[in-house]
Amino acid sequence: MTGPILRIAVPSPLHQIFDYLPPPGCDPATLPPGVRVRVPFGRRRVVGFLLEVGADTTFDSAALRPAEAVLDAEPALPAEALALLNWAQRYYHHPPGEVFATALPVLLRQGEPATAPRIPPLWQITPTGHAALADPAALRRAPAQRLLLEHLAQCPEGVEIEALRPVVHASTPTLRALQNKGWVALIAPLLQSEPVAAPVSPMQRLALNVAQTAAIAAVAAELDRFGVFLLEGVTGSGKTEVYLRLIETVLAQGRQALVLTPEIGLTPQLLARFRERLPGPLAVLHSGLSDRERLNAWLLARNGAARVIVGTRSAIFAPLQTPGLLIVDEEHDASFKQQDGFRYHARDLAVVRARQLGIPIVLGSATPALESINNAQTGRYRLLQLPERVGGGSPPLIEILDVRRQPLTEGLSLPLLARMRVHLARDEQVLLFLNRRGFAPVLFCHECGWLSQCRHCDARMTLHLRRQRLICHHCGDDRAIDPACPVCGSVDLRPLGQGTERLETALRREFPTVGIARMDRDSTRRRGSLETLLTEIHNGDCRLLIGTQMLAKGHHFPDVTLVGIVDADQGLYGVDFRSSERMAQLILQVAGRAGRADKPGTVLIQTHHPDHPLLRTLTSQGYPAFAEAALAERREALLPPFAHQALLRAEAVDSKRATAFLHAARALAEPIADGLELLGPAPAPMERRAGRYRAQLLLQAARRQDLHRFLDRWIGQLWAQRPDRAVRWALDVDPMELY
DNA sequence: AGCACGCCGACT
DNA sequence: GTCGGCGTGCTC
Repeated sequence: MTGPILRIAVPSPLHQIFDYLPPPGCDPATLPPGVRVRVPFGRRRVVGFLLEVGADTTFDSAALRPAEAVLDAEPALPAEALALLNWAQRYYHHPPGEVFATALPVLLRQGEPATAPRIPPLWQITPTGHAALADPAALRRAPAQRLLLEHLAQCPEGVEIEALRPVVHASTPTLRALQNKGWVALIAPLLQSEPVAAPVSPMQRLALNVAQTAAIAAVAAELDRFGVFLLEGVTGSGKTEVYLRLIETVLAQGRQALVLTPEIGLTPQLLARFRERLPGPLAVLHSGLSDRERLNAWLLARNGAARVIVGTRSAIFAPLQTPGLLIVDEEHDASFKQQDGFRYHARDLAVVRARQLGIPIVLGSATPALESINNAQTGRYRLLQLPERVGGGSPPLIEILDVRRQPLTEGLSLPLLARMRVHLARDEQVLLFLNRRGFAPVLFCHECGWLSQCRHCDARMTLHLRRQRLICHHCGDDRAIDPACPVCGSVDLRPLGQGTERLETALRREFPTVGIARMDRDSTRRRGSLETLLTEIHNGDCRLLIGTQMLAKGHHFPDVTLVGIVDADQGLYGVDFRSSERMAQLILQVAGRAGRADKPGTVLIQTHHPDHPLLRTLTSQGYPAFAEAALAERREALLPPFAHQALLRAEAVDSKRATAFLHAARALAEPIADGLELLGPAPAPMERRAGRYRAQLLLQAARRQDLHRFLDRWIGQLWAQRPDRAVRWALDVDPMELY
């Protein structure tokens, strides 16, 4: 028996889609793919996603159940976004139900109707407000109100409240006060479905240098076809201005632009700049939103009210009405790769989406991923370079500090301390980078050698002195600091190694009169504390900055003239073949925080491996030379991007069961693994984590096509084998971390 | 993943 | 006697 059959992606971890009969009284011919459908699933009712209406089923047709209701009149996702998801599902071999669920905001996943989004109203200065501004006596005792009113006077079109927050800290009560005087008023926003010109005064648009002009021209000449542009520009070379000009061009055509940024890159400063320069509501998608806010921003993107969409990783799936341009800022950033569940890479998917749409995509970075550099060299990407810093200024000078056999005070060598004193004495700022939070990475017993081992992981618990806890950074387990050694009872327990907290304590002793700011996940946990810290840094209250990679991204500190990389060694010989690439990118990113035109910066790198060839190349010849050398090593070793990888990970409480699963998977693979290399099963670099044993099987192929042809067959077979339920397994295509 | 069924241990 | 432990099976 045949008839119209609905193929539904049901939210479940199953590697299959499910067939349903159309709901009673529904004409399936009118059903477009992409509508949400409520269906019975086992004993539950769930919200599924219609992928297609088929003519028949391979399932027992008598057992088919009818869907209950269709939840959307129009597809929840446009055809173009559906095409991307279909591609991503096949490429990453992830269960379809989960793939399609991740593309929808939580509220839509729960079956909520997709109503028209609320467009944020605009605040505008009134004629009486203008009059008040002309009177110097008015608002003399209310500087915040005056500031706000002056700002609004510059924006005749009106301003969203979100855009006023950076102007005046407590903008809501200030606006309220001005509104009560009748000097400002709320207006309904115009719906901008027509092409829009940027309402900016020429003053706000920075003058372009030759390289910026050329980069903009190159992309603008190809707005109607697919092309990948790798925009390589050192920090301060004006990448953001290039983005803004290109976005303006696209908006003038009545099209939308989607901008992806790393998690930490999505700062209030960046958003303020976008709001100031670009017309209409901005749709912002990041993890800090409530479900309701996220849905609203998503719907603004879908119906086209928002012309510009800025978001982190998952925004790559945002629905667009008239897409014209994709931008991925800091394209090398690891946060674009999802590290659990559906392990997609947003930058790679952005390239696919641009290709499907036939529009250009700009990948921007000061330190592009080796993959991207290789793509530029082979001609798949077009390289656009911004070699100069805007407003001149020389790049920071990078020096290697050999700390072998040197006395170290709390991890700092004497030459570094001496240089810090020089810069601090000149009233300049100094930044110390240490990618390890907490006081010390381990507590140990001087008597018997006991280490603060985590009960659930193959890792040591980090000492957090301020919070008086031992915390495992891998599973989050947390316990009181042992007063004495649990093995021998000695009270001579000592912290071993350096963390940012310890560095801060030591520096307060060393520089008692200097204000010190520490920026890491611990010191910025409280809402608003990051802003407070940034203010203290920018107004000069704090001149010594300590931080983890959080400090390397998004913020610029123009008065910093000295940067110290406290410990470069962890990155040089890391377990992962990508660790030197990441270290180089991090060093340059931190270096980029320092200096400006009139005050060039210096970067000092402390290391026990001053002759490390890649480190030498990086410091003496810069990133492009480093990348060249690193790529040569990769080519030699047949590692990505000269090979393509997939990693099958398995974990179980019982290590034997995880390994047994991988052995079975390997046995299945061997007869069909043409053109592939199988490595493993091997224990994960950190074998035990959160109480579970982890092992992995690495698959590698010289040709991507061979890998994917294999995966298509293998994952199906693996799934059909009904593997041990005690084993949690997942495939990671193009893994970024081999553990 | 949920959710139910099912078969064995310590409690109102 | 039953409440509930988690093994196993199923979801169109």
